[in-house]
Amino acid sequence: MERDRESTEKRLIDTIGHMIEQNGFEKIGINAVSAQSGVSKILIYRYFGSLDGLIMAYISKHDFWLNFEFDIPEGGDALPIVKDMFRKYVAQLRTDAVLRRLFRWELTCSNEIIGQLREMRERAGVEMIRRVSRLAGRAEQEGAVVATLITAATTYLAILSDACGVFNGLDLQSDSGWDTISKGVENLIDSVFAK
Amino acid sequence: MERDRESTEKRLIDTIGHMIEQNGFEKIGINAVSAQSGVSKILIYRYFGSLDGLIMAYISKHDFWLNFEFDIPEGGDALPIVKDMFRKYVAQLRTDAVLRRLFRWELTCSNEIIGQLREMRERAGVEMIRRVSRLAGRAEQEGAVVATLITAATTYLAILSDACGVFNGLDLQSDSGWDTISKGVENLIDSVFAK
DNA sequence: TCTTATTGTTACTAACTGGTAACAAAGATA
DNA sequence: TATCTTTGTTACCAGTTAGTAACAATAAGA
Repeated sequence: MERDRESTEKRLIDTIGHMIEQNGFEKIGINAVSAQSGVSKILIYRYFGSLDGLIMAYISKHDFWLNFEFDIPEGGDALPIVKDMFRKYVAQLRTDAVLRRLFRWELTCSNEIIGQLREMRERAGVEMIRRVSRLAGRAEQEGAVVATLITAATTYLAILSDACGVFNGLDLQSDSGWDTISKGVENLIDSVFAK
Repeated sequence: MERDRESTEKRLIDTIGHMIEQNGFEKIGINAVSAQSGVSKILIYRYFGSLDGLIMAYISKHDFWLNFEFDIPEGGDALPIVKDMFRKYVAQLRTDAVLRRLFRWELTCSNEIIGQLREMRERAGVEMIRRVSRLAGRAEQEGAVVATLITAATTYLAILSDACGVFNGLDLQSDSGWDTISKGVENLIDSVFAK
């Protein structure tokens, strides 16, 4: 008995972070969190209201969307900026296992937490597409479709990489495989811009 | 008591089909299947060995991969063939809820069933890429990357459409939204082929 | 010092999980 | 008729789930 609420809360948040990283959000139970952290589960209810509250607290600390707030310049060449954006997106996906778990969770479940995150991401995404499309001198919808296809493809492959090593002969778990994918994305962007 | 094994098995397979269509593979329990079908759960063990056996039996009857066995001609214009392929793929994804559930399941779970299906799909995918790349006179790896990106993107968006209505401003639940996506895919193919 | 709020432990509930044993009813075979 | 196999029902098991009640220990404030 330490009688230190702050460190107890931290212990819970750290524990659920590890659990999410390893097995994802889908199968987390409050008993398992309690057992693994060594904290009585009733304290989860007291301090966070519910398991969802604890998850929300963890997500709030683990800020996923900072890297998305690019500062798109008003003028200049759009091509390298767009390429750079997706290269960074892929890097973040490959690095951050929790981000992959979060996108996976979004596919199988609907709740308060996911709804909020979706709203944030949607706003940021639409705004970014608006700016980049203007910079590139293209119609907004054209930009939206291309951005959506590339984002969806890389997100899917990143999620899949945790469960499956190879897809259409591409190695999803090696740097060289992802290099091939990233170069494919850049070629795609080149082709679209050249048109 | 009907004493008719065949119809009992059919009832179980039908029931699990409905359950998969509605809620996916992830949360199916043998008790729920038993209750919803009105068949004692012990009969599931007797007739199918396990819940996985029942799922496998259902999947075997619901043949997903027939449409994938395109007969790619040896000569001719590759462009309309490729476009047609992806248009059909999108149509199947949008039509078949169980197929979407299956792809979703593949992202969150690894087991015998998924392993087998993956192997089949991988073989078919690589073979198709080989043929189409030859037809188009392109390097196999270039074709593999483009095909992978388009397949991954459309699959992801189709899965997402069951949980989320809008993505980057695109309506994932309406025909017009998917028309936009499909036309984006065709533009992408045009751009790549034009290069 | 007495009271009160906070932090934490233990033990419990009711509902549900996958899995099985024991039994009954029907049909086939000898 | 007597026996054996198949089909099906009922009731149970041990383990796990989310959630709570009751209580102990510590600290802060009056």
